[in-house]
Amino acid sequence: MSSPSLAQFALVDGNNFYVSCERVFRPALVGRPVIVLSNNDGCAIARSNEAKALGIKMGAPWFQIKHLEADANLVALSANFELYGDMSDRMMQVVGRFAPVQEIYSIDESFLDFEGIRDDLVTLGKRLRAEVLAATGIPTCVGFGPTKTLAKLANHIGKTAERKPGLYPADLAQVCNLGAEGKQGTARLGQLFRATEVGEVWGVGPRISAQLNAAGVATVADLIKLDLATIRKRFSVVLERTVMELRGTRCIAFDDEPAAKQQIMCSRSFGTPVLQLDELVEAVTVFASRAAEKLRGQGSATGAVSVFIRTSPFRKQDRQYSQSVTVPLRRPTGDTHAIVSSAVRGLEAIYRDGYRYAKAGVMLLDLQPKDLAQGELDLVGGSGPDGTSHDEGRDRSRLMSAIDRVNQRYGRGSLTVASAGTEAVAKSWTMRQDRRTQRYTTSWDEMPIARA
DNA sequence: TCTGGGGTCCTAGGACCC
DNA sequence: TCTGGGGTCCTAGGACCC
Repeated sequence: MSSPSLAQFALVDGNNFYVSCERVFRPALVGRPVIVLSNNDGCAIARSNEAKALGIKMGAPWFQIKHLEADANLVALSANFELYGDMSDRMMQVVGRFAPVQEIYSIDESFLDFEGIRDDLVTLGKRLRAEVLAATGIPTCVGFGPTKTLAKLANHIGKTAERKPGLYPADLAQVCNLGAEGKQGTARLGQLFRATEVGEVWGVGPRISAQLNAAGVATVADLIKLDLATIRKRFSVVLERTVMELRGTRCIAFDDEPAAKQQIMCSRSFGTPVLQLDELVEAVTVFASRAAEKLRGQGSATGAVSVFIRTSPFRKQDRQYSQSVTVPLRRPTGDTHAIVSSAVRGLEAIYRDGYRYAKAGVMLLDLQPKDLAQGELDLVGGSGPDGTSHDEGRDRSRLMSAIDRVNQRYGRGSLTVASAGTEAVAKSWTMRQDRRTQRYTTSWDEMPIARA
């Protein structure tokens, strides 16, 4: 451990977040094995502790575990991202009140920086948990450490101590401060490190984990003993940084103002295979429109549109095809029409007859601030390179803002470009969501009703 | 029949230049 | 028979995250 005076970071995250969101509005699910499924009800992306205890793995295909519905009282729900996003906003607000700065790292996790805070951190962490629970109904765990990687590890220990009694000391459940463990001498810290497999460390995935194991490195205690230069040579600078962080040296900066995204993607697997070009055009139009909305949402313009289509790699009996193409734009734009038409042109170039397409997507690349894109000089009599006058350009930009406002107010897809197809026609490519719960917090029609 | 979606960073290798 | 070397930029692919 490094100097004991080093301020601490915290990582706060919602336990089994999506499942917990569902349980807030359906308390009968508490205590039961519950999972939330990915889009298309494809595989498990969140699991309650009871579901984990049944042996359901992250990403387990639904059709392989479906029998547990009958055999083990399992409840499976379609993902309700509108609900989770809104619950996340509420949770983040409460968490953010506990420290001067907060970095929202994912939908259910944020880092806090406790620089300059003298309070006892474990006490603070317990109060934080209680307030989040009272305000949102979401149970959380809090991990403290002098580096982000150690805060993540502390959080993992907190969660695991609660879920699997015996592996870690019970007093570390829910709120765990590895900084304090370090100060009390290395004995208990070493014990924690010996009890933790390398694969649990933030930044060590399945590949590296397997390679480390093969080299006889099984636990965090083994990992931090390795020589840094050797790690860099045999693995990567990424793993080297991770090991330094585990030893207490900060390598990963705290980032409370996330930068604009460098690329924006919208892609979906289809509900059923798609064979015809015109259906793919419809899907790609919707994906490109959605990507364009996200683009304008962060105030960017895109310089290139990439589109891809592919068959299902899981269907070994099918002929496989996977192709993508990047279409550069004549000038950076945030205009839905320009983005859609480029995506469709790209699609037409890579489409091949006779395949069962399972997925398509649109990616926006070469992003830059919108203002930069508008700063083009008008030297040739009021007409841009694509033939639109600058007045027209302004009009289109206002049209885009208007479309975004309407869709924000009345729901996604209220206003679309014509090739997106109409709602009335059943589309084979739209995703299946047979088990979605209500949008309790974001749709007037779906609010929970309290009965006397 | 049925296997998610959306990101980041790093590295290696090729193209190109002088 | 000889067949440079070093720099930069770009892209594809791999690894990771949630």
